[in-house]
Amino acid sequence: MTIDPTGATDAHAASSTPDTNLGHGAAGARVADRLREAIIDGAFPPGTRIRQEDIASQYAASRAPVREALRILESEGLITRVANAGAWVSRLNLAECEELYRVRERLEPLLLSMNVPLLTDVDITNLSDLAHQMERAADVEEFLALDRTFHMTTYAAAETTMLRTTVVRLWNRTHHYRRAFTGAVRADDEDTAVHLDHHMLVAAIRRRDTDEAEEVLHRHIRRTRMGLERHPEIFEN
Amino acid sequence: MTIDPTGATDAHAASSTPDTNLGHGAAGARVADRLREAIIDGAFPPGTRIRQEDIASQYAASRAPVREALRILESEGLITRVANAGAWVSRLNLAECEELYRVRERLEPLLLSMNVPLLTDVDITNLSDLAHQMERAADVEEFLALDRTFHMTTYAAAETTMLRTTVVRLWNRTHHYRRAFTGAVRADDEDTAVHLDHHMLVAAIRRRDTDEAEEVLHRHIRRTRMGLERHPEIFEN
DNA sequence: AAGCCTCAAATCGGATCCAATACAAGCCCT
DNA sequence: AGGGCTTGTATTGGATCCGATTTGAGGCTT
Repeated sequence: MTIDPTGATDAHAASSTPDTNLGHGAAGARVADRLREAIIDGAFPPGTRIRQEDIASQYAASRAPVREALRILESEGLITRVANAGAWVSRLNLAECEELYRVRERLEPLLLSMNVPLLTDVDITNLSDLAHQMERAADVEEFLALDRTFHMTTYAAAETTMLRTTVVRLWNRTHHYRRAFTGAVRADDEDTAVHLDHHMLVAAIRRRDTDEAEEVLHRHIRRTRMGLERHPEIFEN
Repeated sequence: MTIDPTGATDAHAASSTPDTNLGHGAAGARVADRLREAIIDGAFPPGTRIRQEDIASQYAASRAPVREALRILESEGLITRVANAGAWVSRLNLAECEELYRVRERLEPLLLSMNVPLLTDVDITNLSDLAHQMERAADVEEFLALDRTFHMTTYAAAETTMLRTTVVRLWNRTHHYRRAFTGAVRADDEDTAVHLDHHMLVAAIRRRDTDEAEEVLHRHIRRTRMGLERHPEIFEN
């Protein structure tokens, strides 16, 4: 994995390449990477106020790179800034989250279709393993991590300038709500469909059936979107 | 028009709302707006080096807001920065441009579908007028402006958090190449299809036939993409 | 008692200053 | 004579300082 210089990727979520952000001229990106990871991991839930001075001292930097980091994360949609007032971790309402999911429904099948011909047999074996591990995942956090790795593996083969970056950012923006949703739904049987989808997806990829893979993924995402609509309480407060 | 606070829109192309960027705490956005417009208008073609000091003195600002502007435009994909080296107006090769067009093929029909039910009869009359004006457009620049207004009118009715912004940015990134392409093709008869598409689109919208509108738009964009593939010389140098 | 206004502290944005890096020209060496 | 290294200059990145704006608290008025 480790993909792209425009601000978001890695198996986990973040970083503009794992250790390019070390020398001079990268403090902003470094801070952005750490902050992004903290937000996605849930350390700063939506609505949290982000004060420049706090972040600066916490990450041993001056306010200048922190401000750069905030602008980076703003452009990724993870935080919301208002002039002379401050920055907050972005909060989504149900309609906004639905919009992001509708975009994902269109973009991810495209990205997948560009990858199906390029995935190796090793990749496919890994995907199959991941699909099985997910069924046995102990808790929500483990499931989310496996799910992310599964789909990102599915997207990692093709060279893209911006499509993969865009998709990763969509995942990042919705991660908090996916966590809440998964927690609310895990017991239900709507979650068995998720695993069926994953296995169907692996099978379609193995057969190099791009069209079916696209359709399965589209339905997969759409089902989650419709699940969200049945759990509006996630977006309350 | 005038739509959105996240970095790109307006009938023309730019601006985070027409004059919000005046007071304190908006110098960066103001510079970004002007620079974005200059790039789109062709004043700075792809590959042009952008020096912070130049922009600062040219726009009567200090280097700090210029750097913010550069980061904004980088996040929009309009310029490319490399640490300790500088910033250049982004250049696309054929493959990258194709990728952006494939993304547009998927996203714009979605955005359109959200707008078809909301467009007013006045909007539709305007669209019809624009479609006719385009057929009589005197030069490439006028055609491009009308085309942009036409499609943006088509997208302006629905409230979206990020989809419209995304689409506008895709337009901005490809504008230079659309200009070159239109110039190269205007005489050909592949350009009559463009006008037929526009009229079919207006008719479908008038009938509130969302599905047909989506299909027409999809083919419209795909045809341009395939046209680009026949003119690789646009991307040489 | 509730709402509005005033005032002050906290925080953000912008300008300037200094350090670090990259690019280029010139020199030396082979 | 050509290529690689070194040094110098231009440009960017980061830190600090200062001015502008917001917001919260307290008191006053109605």
